[in-house]
Order: sequence, then structure tokens, then C-alpha cells
Amino acid sequence: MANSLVIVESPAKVKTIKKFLGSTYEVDASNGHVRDLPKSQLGIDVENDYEPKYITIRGKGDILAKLRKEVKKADKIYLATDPDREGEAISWHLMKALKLDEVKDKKVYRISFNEITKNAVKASLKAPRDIDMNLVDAQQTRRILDRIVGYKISPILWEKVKRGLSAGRVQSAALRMICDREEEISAFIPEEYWSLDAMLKAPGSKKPAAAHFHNDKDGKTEIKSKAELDALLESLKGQKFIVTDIRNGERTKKPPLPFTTSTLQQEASKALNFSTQKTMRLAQQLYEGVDVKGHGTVGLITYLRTDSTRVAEEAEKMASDFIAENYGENYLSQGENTKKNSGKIQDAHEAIRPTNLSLTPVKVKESLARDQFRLYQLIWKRFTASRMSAAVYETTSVKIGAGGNEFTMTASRLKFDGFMSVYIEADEKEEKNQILSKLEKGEELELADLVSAQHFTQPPAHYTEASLVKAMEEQGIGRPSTYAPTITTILARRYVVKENKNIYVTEIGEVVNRIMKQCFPSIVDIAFTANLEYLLDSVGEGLTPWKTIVRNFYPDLMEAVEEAQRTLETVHIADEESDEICELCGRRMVIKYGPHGKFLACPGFPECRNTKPYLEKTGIPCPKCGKEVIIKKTKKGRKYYGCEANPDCDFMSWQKPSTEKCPECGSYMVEKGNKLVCANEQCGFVMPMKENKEEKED
DNA sequence: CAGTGAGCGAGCTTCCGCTTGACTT
Repeated sequence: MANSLVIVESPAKVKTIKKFLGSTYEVDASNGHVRDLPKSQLGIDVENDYEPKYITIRGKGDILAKLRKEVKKADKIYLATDPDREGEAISWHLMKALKLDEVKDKKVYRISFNEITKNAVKASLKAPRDIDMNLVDAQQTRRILDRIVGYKISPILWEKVKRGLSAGRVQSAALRMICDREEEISAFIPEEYWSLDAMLKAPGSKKPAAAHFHNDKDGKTEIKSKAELDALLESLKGQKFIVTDIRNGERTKKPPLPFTTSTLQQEASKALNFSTQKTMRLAQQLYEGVDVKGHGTVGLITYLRTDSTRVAEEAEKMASDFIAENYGENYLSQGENTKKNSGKIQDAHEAIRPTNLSLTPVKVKESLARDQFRLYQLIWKRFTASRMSAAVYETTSVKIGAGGNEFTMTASRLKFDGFMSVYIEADEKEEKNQILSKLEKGEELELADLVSAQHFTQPPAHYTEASLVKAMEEQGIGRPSTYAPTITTILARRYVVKENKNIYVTEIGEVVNRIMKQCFPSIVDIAFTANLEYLLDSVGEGLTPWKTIVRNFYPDLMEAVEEAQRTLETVHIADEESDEICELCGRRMVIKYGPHGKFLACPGFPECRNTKPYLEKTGIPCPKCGKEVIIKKTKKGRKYYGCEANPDCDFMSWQKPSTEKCPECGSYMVEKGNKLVCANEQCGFVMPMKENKEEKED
């Protein structure tokens, strides 16, 4: 019997595809790329026309060995990696690594599908093709330029600033955006302005309603100073407030698009306070499969790394059936979100959505951990909403004249909730659901009060993980698979720090950014990636040979590198001082970064070699011995709480202990989200926390 | 867990984009 082997990228797809294809097909995964440039050297033979040198990626040897075995048994091999630039390259590398181009007795095909449905997979087998070498070359160009940028510029930073630092097309652009924003903020000069509301009562009504003052056509309030306000108040004295215009209308609010990686990370950050890393970790778990009671192991969501909002036809149908049945026909989308398919060619995966809508959040709640559940619920609601009809508001806008000045009163009332019955975005302001009492044109309103307030224009906000990912996506910097790792990198290099949710540049980040802007302006130009994509498209279409791009790029970069080497001064960055005093010599100790994180060292080194561990105090007494609880880190870097008296006292906790005692059993309580939970598992008493502090991430 | 930072100059740090691990104080 004929045997075929299908190779895909993700192991989570293997079982599903096997089920579609039956026993004559073996299906296995490459787990992403299998070969790459070596880590320990540039891996590009500059002397030999930039010939790249590829080796098997560490840890992928076993995977290749297994694939080789399966290749032997098969007589048809289908390379079914993702239908995009990277996927094409993976297929080519697989072909090279498995020597598929050297075997004569087997057929080798490239196939592709962009959704894991039986129809799509079956259809792909009927449309096999060859590997597209132009696309592979585009990937090689991308890979090689990234390597050159990273491996040629980073050593400049080691030499001039500090060992271990790094630069790269994506991380340096991200750092630059953060620094630019920081500059905007510090250059910002707040401007004063005033608002003025007239509290007006219609005849017969008890409660006054607020009408906002305007003095320009755009509806902007333009009272610049107290003097202007006073003049305005003076001119309003004794004036009658007359209704001059009433307009009733209707406004619709469109449902959101289903999630992509970027929007999922943004919403999970806003709504659930998850870091990008945490979101991706949880989404991976939902994708790989969870044991759901009565359903076995189920992959709850589609692939988590995507930039597409496309929805498979079968899922479209599943959604409309579900919505019609559970909400009613009138809640079905009128096609708002169906025509919005992106015209992109790199549309390898669908939007992130539940694989089965009938597995509602309620049904799976018991099978999921708390945070898995919260993320699944977000994805479920967002997707369901995206297939529903728009919400409709009834609006009323009333203009009121008062001696040549104009005031406006607006009100809106939700007439039909549509998608909003399921899902409302985290930063959507709640609309005031109010109705104005019946007013008539020409009617005079009674002035109850004039309320004024001073305001100042606000500087742009600091980036958060969420807004940085959004900005990166808008600028085309990075890919769904790299947004979270890039943030991790710039944090690990200590270019930036995260405080609450905001991202701040550090001194070292500023120094590196300054060097990059000065010596490598084209690399940290925000448009660099966009220009590169343009060139890569040209290679992908077979219009430009890939080496032409590299030949043009390399000498220019090397010139800049040499120039930087010659001209840049070495930068010294002062250590941060602590309030700890060295008991040996009285100097104020500084914070140093060793291989295991922060520690305190005497700045008198080498005369005074005193060091101490860096302890972050919490101000909370140890529930076991009464000494202070400090924040510690595991070997893997995860934060936990321990007693300063360790090892005499063995108190340890993942959660922050609180000063509260459990009213049920008297044992201590720990903070979990915004609740206090009894540390005694037998007791399990839960109570809300006193002040509503922000939830901590892990 | 202890110990981490200089220099002697050994050997090393570093990129982006595909994919998943292994698992606690």
C-alpha cells in the first residue's frame, strides 16, 4: 500500500490532520525551523559572495532523525509547512536536511492550506506544487540582513558601553519608539483650559441636565484662561437659555473584528492585566488542548500567532448557527465583518477564535485554571461578538443659545444591544444611557447653576506593553511570534523597565539609543522595516536576485561600524546607589548585576570587597516568626515571598502575604488578584481586599 | 546553594522568526 508522509510545523496539528487523512498517511511536525545560521559566528561567508552557512538547530537533531526514518518508509512526501515566507523556507530546509532532493524513488511535493479543516487539507493534496525558490530567497535575505545587523552592531555596544548588550532591526526600533515617546513627554508643555457647563432645567422637570459650552463650530471648548472664563460668565449674566435646535438621530456601533495576536495581547493587557508573555503562554495551553469533561482533550482555540482576521467558512457557519439559536436571528451579523478580509498574501493562519463555539465559557470553566478561563472567555466573547449585528443607539442633540453663546446637550440611549450583549471592549467608555426630557424648539430653560473647572492638556502617555505592541504592528516592526519576546529582550538588556504597566527608558537604554541614532540612523529609522519588506517582496516575486540586496547592504553597514569603532567614546554608566551602608568601610553600597540578578556591592572595590544579597523588602511581618518578609527570586527568575530570617525561618509563599488574619481559622491570608485568600488550604476562606489595589502579574 | 564586580586576556556575549519545553518556594 502506498504510504505518504505529511510534514507540518506545529505538533498540535498532527493529530487533527491524521484524523482527516486516514491510516495511509503518516503526519509529523518539524517544530518550526530545523536549520539556521550558527549562533557562535556570523555564518555568512563574506569573501565568498555572502554564502550562508546553515547548521541543524540545537535540539532539533532528534526531530530530524525521526523524520528521516519516516521518509524512508514513505514513497510520497508532502511538505505542508505554513503558507508564508518562513514556511516556504522551512520546507526548503527540510528538503535539504532530509536530502529529499537527492532521492529518486520518492515523490516530494509542497502543499499548503491556511486552515485546518478536512476540506482545506484534502484540497491541498490535490494541488501540489514545487518549492517557491523566490520566496525562500526572500526569507534568506531577511534572515541574513537581520544577522548582519545584530552581529555587527552588538559588538560595538560591548566595546563602548557594556558586555552582553545587543542591537537588532526589531529591538532597536522598538527602543527608539519608546525613547521618542519619552522625549515627547518631557518636551510637553501643558496648556490651561476651562470647561463650562450650564445646569439647565426644563419647565416641570426636577433634575437639571448639563449643557456644555462651545464657542467654535467644531464643538471644541476653547476657554484658555480664568480671565476668558470670567468675561464669558459676565456676558451670560441675565441671559435667557433658549432651545434653538433639536436633532434626533440614530448611531450604530460596529462589532469588533476577531482577535489577531496583536489585538489579543492588547485586550488581555487592558481587560485582564496580563503581560504579553503571560497571554501567549496561556493561549498556547488553550491551543494545545485541555482536558474538558465529557470531551476528552480539546484544542480550545485556533492558532495563536496570526496577523489575520480571516475566519474559515465552516467557523462562520458554526457561529451563525450558534448565534441564531442562542440569541435570535436579529443578532446575526448583517455582513459587517465578512468583507474585511485583509488583502495580504502572508495570510497563513486564521483569526484567533474558539474551535467550537458550543463549548461556552460556562461549560469549560471547571476544566480550566482561572487565568486560562479568563483568556478563553475573552476570546470566545470577542469572536462571538464579531459575528453579530451592530448595536444601535438613539441619539438626541440639543442646541441652546444664550446671548450669542452656544451650549449643547447630548444624550444617547441603547436601542438594540446587538454584539454588545456579549462583549464590550475594555477601554470603551460606558455610554451614558440617558434620555432628555421632552424639549421644544424655542423653549426657555431655567438656569440652575454654572459649573466651571480648570483643566490642563495632558502629555502623551508612556508606552505600555499593549500600546507598544500596537505601535510595532502599525509600523510593521516584528511579527506575531516576536512581539512578546522582543519586549522580554529589551527588559532583559535593562534598556527599559516596567513599572505598574508603564514602560520607562533607563539610562543605559538612552545611551544605546543615542549611539544607534548617531551611528546607524538608517537602521533605527522607523521606516527601515517597511523598506526592507518592499525589497523582500521584489525578491519573492523573482524581480531581484537576493544577493544583490546583501551586496548593496553589507559594505555600507561595515563602513558605519568601522566609523563607530573609531569615533565613539567609551561610555561609563554609574551604578545605582542603595540606602545600605557598607559596615566595613562606611561607603554607600551600590546595586550591581551579576549572573544571578541584582546584588549589593561596596563601591570601594577592590580595597573593600564586601557584598550582600539584594533584598527587596515588603514591610510585612513574617506570619511565622514576625521578622520581615522579603521578595526573592527562584533560579528560574520567578518571584516569591520568603522570610528574611531564612534558613532559621522556612516561611515561603508564591503569593504576597498580608497583615490580615483569617477570621475563620486565624491563619494568615495571601493576596490573590484583588482578593485575600486564607493560606490554610483546608479553610480556603476568601474575602475582598481592603483597598482596591492593582492586580499583580506573575 | 552561594556568590556574583577589575584585570592578567581564554572564550564569550549578540540577531529575527518558526516552533515547544519543564515546573516551581
